[in-house]
Amino acid sequence: MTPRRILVTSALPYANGPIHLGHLVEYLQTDIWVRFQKLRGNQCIYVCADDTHGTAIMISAKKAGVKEEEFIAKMSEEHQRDFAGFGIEFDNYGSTHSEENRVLCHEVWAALLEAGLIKEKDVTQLFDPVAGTFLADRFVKGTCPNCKSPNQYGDNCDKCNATYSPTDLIDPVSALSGATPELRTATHLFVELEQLREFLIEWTQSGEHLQPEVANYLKGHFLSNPLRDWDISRPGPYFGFEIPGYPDHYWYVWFDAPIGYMASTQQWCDRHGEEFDTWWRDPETEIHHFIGKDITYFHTLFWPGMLKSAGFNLPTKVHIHGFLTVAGEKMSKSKGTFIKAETYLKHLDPAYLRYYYASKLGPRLDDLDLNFEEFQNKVNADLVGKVINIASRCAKLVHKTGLSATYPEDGGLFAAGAKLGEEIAAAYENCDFAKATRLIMELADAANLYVDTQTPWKLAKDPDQAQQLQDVCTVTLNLFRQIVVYLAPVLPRLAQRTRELLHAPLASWNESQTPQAGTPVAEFKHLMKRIDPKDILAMIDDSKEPEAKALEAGDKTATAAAHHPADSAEPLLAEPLAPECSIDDFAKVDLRVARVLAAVEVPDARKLLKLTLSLGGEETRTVFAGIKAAYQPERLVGRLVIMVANLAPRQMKFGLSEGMVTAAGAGGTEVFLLSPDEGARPGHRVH
RNA sequence: GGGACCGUAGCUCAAUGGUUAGAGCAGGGGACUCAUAAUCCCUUGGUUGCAGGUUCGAGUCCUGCCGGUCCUACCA
Repeated sequence: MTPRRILVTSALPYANGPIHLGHLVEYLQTDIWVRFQKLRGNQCIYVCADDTHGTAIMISAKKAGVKEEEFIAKMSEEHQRDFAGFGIEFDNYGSTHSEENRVLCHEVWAALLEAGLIKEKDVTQLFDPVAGTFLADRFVKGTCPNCKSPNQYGDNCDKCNATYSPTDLIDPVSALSGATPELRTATHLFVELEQLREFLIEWTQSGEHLQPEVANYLKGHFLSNPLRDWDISRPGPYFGFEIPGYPDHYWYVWFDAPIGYMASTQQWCDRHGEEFDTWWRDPETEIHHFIGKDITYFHTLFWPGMLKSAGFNLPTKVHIHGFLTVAGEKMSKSKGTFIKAETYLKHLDPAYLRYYYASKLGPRLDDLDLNFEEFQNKVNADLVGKVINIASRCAKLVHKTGLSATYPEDGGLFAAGAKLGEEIAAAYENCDFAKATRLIMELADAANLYVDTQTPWKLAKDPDQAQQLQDVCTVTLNLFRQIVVYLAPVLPRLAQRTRELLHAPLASWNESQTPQAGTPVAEFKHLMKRIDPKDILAMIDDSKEPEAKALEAGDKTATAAAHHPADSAEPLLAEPLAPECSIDDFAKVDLRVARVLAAVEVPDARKLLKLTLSLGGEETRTVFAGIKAAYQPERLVGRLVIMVANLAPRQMKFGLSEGMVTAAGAGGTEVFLLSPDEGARPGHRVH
């Protein structure tokens, strides 16, 4: 079979934050797949790059007080260090802020113009005169035009769920500078995707390039109606590439990011004397993108559209995976489950995570849960207890003699393992690593059973049985070697150590098909350590934010830490101070202490709890509060809260709300109700 | 509000429409003692989310509910 030529990419990590365990699902999945392809003898290169453009980078660089170029250079260095730490081996790691990328952006752009896909439209947006930049929706806050709730984001209100344009906000404030934004109109450039509709339907629905659920999703979600024009330009100032012929207009980050795949390939080609066109214009070449489900539509509609229009190869397959949850929930900084790659590596062997993810990754888009108990059990039981144990039981017994000169009779065990190889390979190819590892563990079980029935430890006591002992160990170590070949894409370091132990090349999948004999066996050293649960706990503790740690230390001791807490600046940055107001303004708001008499869930409401509040005596109020995600109703009953007692009643979908309870926090599960100190009684006014 | 996906043992997952729904881990019992408290054997555990339908036959296909995840929102 002639080797395939395969180009593989992972999504470009945004140069705005560190790599964490969520990112690693994708990079490990891709790395395993690439290593598998290489092991099979295919020509395969894995390219990636940092995604460096856009408003968020500008803001972060500003906050850090450095130039964008400096900021992204440091980030790229950290990313590459973390990836290397996990054994993720890129053939080239570039940056979207590279000359190669700029040149390719120009080329694609020219092709889109040529194809008549570009059109201009005026867009009116809020502009921050202090920061000197246009404001994306999430950078504008103000009062909801519908329900008058303050501090709502630019495009929708999480109090009343209304949607609107940021220009409709009452008293809008820039989240960047706190300034009042003004309306400005600028020309934007759009790609008329609708022109590519026929092609996109054919490409997405052919059944070859996408997982079936993704094809369905696109069909139901986008392709059944006219495709909206895609806004691919941003007026300056913007960190990115300027668009030729449009001074002070820049390509939107999602335009140049996927072109970064090509730019990174270009760099690889330059270093290896290869032709770029071999990889992006030769239809014999396969292109495989690995991405998360959140960026599906960029990679399955815009990107193929751009490639098609510019005459490049289309992706052979887009492999889409789900998200990582930790202990069944989204990663959380306060719970210590937002674990950075760097933190993990300080405490644990990367092989553990490579194997654990592999054992749970299927070909579909299901989310993957990291459960620490399972993580420990699985790694210790499968890798150390089953796989490593095979070598550990026999290697010492043949260190002096080496393997038998010819491979002995083994009852067909090795041949059966060799035969299973095709099934394992098919599972890898199909990204069903869970199946691959399951099959491999069957082989490990068979090998351990073989050792049990052959009792080499008994043979070792009888000098007359020396040949028999050597033969049993030769079989066992060959079964081990076969398993290590199959696991090599997942566990390259184990392969490396086994290479030294058995003097086996372990460079090709084919080695799983023929046994090895007559070779020396090195002194046995532990190939992998068991996971110590203490290390997991230390890693979690290390991942907690300082405030959360102080809280956990307990009420009595927390005060000591709380005197000088290392409070992060993040909350204030997320929501800058409101414009100054007078004491009279404040006096208009009548805040009262109230007791929660009843709290019930509202059927059908996603965020609301219905509260009955007492202001003392017979005076009660019904309030709908958006705190369902943060509080269990039964735990609220009886407690005191601070309510806005003179707020105009508001008719909501589920009934009349006669006030508002006060709470701090970002929303969602991050909601913290205010309550008075001991002694306050319902009806007391807050001054 | 719309859409996509998911729901199988305590947990993680299998099962081309075809025997009595299977593995691993965890739990219980035993064996072994070479091996990193590893391994091997036996074993407990299920109304396949619920209700209908199609079929000789449904975990699997269809419809409707319920629950979860994600994507989107004067769109789909």
